[in-house]
Amino acid sequence: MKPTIRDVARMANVSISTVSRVMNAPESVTKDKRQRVLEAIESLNYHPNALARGLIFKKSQLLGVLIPDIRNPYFGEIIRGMEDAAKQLGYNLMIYNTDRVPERIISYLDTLNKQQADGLLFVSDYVQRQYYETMQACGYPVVLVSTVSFEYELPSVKVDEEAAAFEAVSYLIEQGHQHIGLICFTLPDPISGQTRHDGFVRALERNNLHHCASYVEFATHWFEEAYAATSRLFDRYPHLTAVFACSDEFAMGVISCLHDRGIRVPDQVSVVGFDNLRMSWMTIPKLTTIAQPMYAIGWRAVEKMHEQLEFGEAAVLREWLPHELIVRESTLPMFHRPQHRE
Amino acid sequence: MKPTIRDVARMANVSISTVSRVMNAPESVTKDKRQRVLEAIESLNYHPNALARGLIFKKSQLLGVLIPDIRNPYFGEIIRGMEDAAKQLGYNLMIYNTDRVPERIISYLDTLNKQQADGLLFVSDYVQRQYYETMQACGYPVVLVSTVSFEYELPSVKVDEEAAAFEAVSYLIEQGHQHIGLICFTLPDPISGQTRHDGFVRALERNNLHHCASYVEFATHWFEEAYAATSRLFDRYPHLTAVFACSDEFAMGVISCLHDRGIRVPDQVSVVGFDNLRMSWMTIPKLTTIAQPMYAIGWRAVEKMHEQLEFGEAAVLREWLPHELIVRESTLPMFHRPQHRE
DNA sequence: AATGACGTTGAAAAGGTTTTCAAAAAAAGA
DNA sequence: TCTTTTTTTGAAAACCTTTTCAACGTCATT
Repeated sequence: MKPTIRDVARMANVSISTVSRVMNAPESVTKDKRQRVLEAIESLNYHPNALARGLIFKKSQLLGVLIPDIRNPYFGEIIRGMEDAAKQLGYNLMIYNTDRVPERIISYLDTLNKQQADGLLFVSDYVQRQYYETMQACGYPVVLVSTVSFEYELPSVKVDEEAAAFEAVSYLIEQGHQHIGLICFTLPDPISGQTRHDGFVRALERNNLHHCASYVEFATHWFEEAYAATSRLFDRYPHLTAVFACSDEFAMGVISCLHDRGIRVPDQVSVVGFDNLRMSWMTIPKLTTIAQPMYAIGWRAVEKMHEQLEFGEAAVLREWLPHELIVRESTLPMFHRPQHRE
Repeated sequence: MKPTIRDVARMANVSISTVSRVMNAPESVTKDKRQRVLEAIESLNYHPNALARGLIFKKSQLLGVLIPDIRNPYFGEIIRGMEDAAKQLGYNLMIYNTDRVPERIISYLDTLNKQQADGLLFVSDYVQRQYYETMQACGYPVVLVSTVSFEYELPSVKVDEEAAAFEAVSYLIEQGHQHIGLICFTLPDPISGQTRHDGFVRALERNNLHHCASYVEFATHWFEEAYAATSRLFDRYPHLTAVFACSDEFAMGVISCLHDRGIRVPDQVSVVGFDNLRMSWMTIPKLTTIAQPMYAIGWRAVEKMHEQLEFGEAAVLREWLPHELIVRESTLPMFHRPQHRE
């Protein structure tokens, strides 16, 4: 049976109030008693019951994290940033996988409510009306992570994906590519699908490459789908010399498909990814990609939650963290490509 | 302000006991009252406070997970299995990254105690004396995940790594390889380092290939280290025709290093990995590897925890889940290798 | 009509902590 | 030495549930 504050009090021969004070306001207790209490705590290996404290303070120090799927390394990086910040600020992270399934999400939203979570970190999913209403009803503060809402006033931390996509495609164009394809998240996804598509189109238009606008195929999240999408893309447009893939996993799907078709990357086709997963520099060739500061996104999200919890609201509502184009081996300028090499 | 059971009672015009009964033993309440209570619950969006319930039942429904680093996709898979099982059994997972640093581990062990976690899932690290003692002192049940202890009687779920390594190396030998190297976790790691090394050596001895026993280099966890280790290995033994890498990440380091040295995989050197991460079939070439059932390991671990919580102890103490050799493209039989191809 | 059995209900205690308030002890002042 | 002020202390209430126990009302049996 776990020792309680009563056990400590009895052993130190003081009241429980005194024990509580020793832990929360040590100066208000005389030295000798404090000493006795400390010894008792030590020898009983006493730890105050967080449930009981939570009941009083109406704070559980628990933060709920709703994430599509922890198996995606992208989320692993974010979670790590969150957890390090959480440790520092005294929170604990409860992780839930949603697969972006509405029923799961609603169910977890209620779970958090029951568990008295102090706040919700909602990662990488579009905030539907129903979600928002449930969040409101539950009353805990929310931080949107790697997603954003313009319908609702929810604090968020993410990268400007439109700009990032624009930069990636612009880079390809600068390198002399005139026939650029896109392997895109499906457009119903307004956060990562639509925005990256927008950036792609804007870069095209800025450079009078309107003809590329139809060089697009869609996939949802997975390598296999990107592989299949690439297959469709090159069936239709075999003359493409570059592909912008909306994630590093997509990029690997692209490269894998191209490899199977006997097309060399980057000699014949350049590929740019998105995310800069650890894995992106383990591949052959190493991926040129848009780096997102995943760790920092997670860290900032927890800080932002802390701001809300401490001051009632976040200092900045929608926060944009910088991205960065990282050039590695999967891209080549048109004018440097080996000619007719077989 | 969150509604409490009192608010519900007031609205339904009954006592709080009745409300409680409606939730925990509905049949014991007359239909009309039950109806009124249910309506009140609904309209207030009332959820019972888990902190208060936890205080009474001495159960928080919280499980602590101590994991080296969630960024490692291997752990992502395990966590997902855990979380799905947790959802089904009514638990919530609190995740903590240890980096295998003793101070962090001890600190988290105490945190769990404070948070009243119902149990600890200790993932993939050696159980040191000090850890065990702290666990005992805290008094929560423990399940070892992808690790095991022979000093202490702690339930565990994992794969037989010695046998798995034996199988991987035996396969290489069957394929006609006579000069096989090993990129191994450092030996101070008794769980994944020593055992896989043992399996390697046993396969060698069984086949009279003792001369290979010195074809070993060590690395700790990361791609870069595996890359460097491979470099050292081939500096010393350029005649190797196969390498067994102790993880898929290692295997990618091996392949990357070999690639940079102009050595083709699998044409000139075969490589076998370990784990079967999702990533292992996204690479070029796709990895031949020992598959661990990560998802199942996580799932079983939570079930095992549940057994302990419900029945006082786990049905089976040390549980071994099956591994499987998956042959893909990174290995080739000696007699099929393209000769003198340049 | 009276008794007993049973089902339904509410008051109160318990769970482990913090905090308010009043009492006791110590220190300061006269 | 006796008051007054200040510091230190403990009892009790509060946080939100569940559960025991006793009381009440209903119904059936005699």
